[in-house]
Amino acid sequence: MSNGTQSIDRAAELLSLVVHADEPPAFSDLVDETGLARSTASRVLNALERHHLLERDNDGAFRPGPMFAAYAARHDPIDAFVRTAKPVMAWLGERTGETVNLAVPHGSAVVQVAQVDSTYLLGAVNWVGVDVPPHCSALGKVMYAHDALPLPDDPLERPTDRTVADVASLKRELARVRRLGYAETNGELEEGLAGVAAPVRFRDGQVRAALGISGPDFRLDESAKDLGDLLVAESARLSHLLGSRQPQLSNQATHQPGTTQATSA
Amino acid sequence: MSNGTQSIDRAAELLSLVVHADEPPAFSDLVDETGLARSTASRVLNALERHHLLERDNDGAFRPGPMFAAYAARHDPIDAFVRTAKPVMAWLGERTGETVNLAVPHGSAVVQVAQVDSTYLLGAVNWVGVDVPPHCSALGKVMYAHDALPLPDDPLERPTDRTVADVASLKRELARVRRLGYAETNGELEEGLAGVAAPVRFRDGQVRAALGISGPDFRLDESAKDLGDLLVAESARLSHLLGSRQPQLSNQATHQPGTTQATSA
DNA sequence: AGACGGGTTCCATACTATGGAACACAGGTC
DNA sequence: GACCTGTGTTCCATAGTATGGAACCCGTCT
Repeated sequence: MSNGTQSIDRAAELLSLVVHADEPPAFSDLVDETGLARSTASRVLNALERHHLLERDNDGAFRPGPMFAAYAARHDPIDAFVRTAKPVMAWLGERTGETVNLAVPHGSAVVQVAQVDSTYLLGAVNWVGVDVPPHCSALGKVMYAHDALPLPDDPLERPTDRTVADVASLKRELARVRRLGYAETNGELEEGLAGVAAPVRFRDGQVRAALGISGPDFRLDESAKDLGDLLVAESARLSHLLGSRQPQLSNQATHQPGTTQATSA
Repeated sequence: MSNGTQSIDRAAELLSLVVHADEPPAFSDLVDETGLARSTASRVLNALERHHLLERDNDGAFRPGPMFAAYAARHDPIDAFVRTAKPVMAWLGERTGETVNLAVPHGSAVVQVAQVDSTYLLGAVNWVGVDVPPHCSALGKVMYAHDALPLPDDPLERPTDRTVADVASLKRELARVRRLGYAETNGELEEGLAGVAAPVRFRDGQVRAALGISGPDFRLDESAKDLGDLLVAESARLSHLLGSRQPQLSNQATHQPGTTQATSA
């Protein structure tokens, strides 16, 4: 697989461990996890520190270095978020065949920031950038339910006659969303269009995004519960990738390998 | 200096070139800049790609990989910004001996996000988090002057009798700020307190932060022009670190080495 | 003092990275 | 079509670099 790059492989493995760690790992942690000789680890880590790829905090633990900060400072955080979310979305797309959406709150609106298209011919079209009333979309309901978006005022827009009619009813539904862990819409934005969405938590534990799928109600309805649970699990996984310590949902039956970009082979 | 880490040094040099580049460099660019053998560069770059430290875009050019995105997605962008700015601020602190401030706009207010303390006993105290009226501070004036902050309405707060009295006068001063490149305050916030500040541009070219120094007027007044020019130069350097392409101010007489964390030794 | 954990430095050795050359591939040019 | 030229990857014998065991250093606990 790799040829003539042993030392770089080792260095990259160490880097990866540090970058993806929840707590800055100590020298010994890294030695244990990699199985490297202490001398080798020391040499490599010092080289990485010399090159600003790592730095040691006051306790001597290793943290990502100035080079990562420099990257973060000159790149759009939304872009980084999307790139982190893409593998999860891609897998959801493969698994369900439906359109997958990722959205963040912006002011009092919801904006789609990424999408993976349906593999069906009949599927939700590309929504990125399109403005929809949050109370008509599963993504928006998730945001409302977790205080990622301020609740709207009462004359609610009603694009269809299934749209939730007033803030009082909306609040009742939001309670259900919190209880189930996911939100649904069914023909509330457009005749025949259904959606399911779950919250994404950032490092601080706050819900700052929602991950959802959408498609025709006849396909989504029958498996709404399964899709909801699937989304909850995958959102939790994404949250974890973003550093949230929310208890990772336990064991998902079919958990795919190779999607998390962690400790390399 | 380095022992037994030749290949890691080379890998890190390549990484650094890619991360700090303005445009994603092509394979040949990297070969030329590093002077490595093409075979070696190829091997190393492929290893870095395999480990998600780099990725190749559609043109085959190299960009920072998912590992950088993962870091950026799980860290506060402000924090990354501050960490990038710290070396510049530290040098300004050493050079001038005065308190150095870094601020960003937040709503219609200015918040200090980092500070390096004066080496004098009499100096500005720590302002991080403290709210001051923008029109009384050099940092705020810089923001107003470059549309980083919406102009205030007319009954302006007047903490001292030297405070600029109304929006009309403020506008006149802002024109001067744009012309000079830096802003000053002199006893406008507090008797005897003076400050100088210059704009920091982000990758998109917008002013989104200000870098300033503050201290007693008797020390700052006499060298205001020099300090202003110094700040303009250093702010430009910081802007450049953040990826702004604004023409870097040409040759600053005493330019220190070792502060930019670029292409390692 | 003595023992221990955590980390760095040393050094002979073995194995890994190296780079020149050959190769592969994609455009250009005639 | 034949022939370059530019880009990048693969091969392989060799040199030289990374390796890891052991010695060492240092702070802390007993």
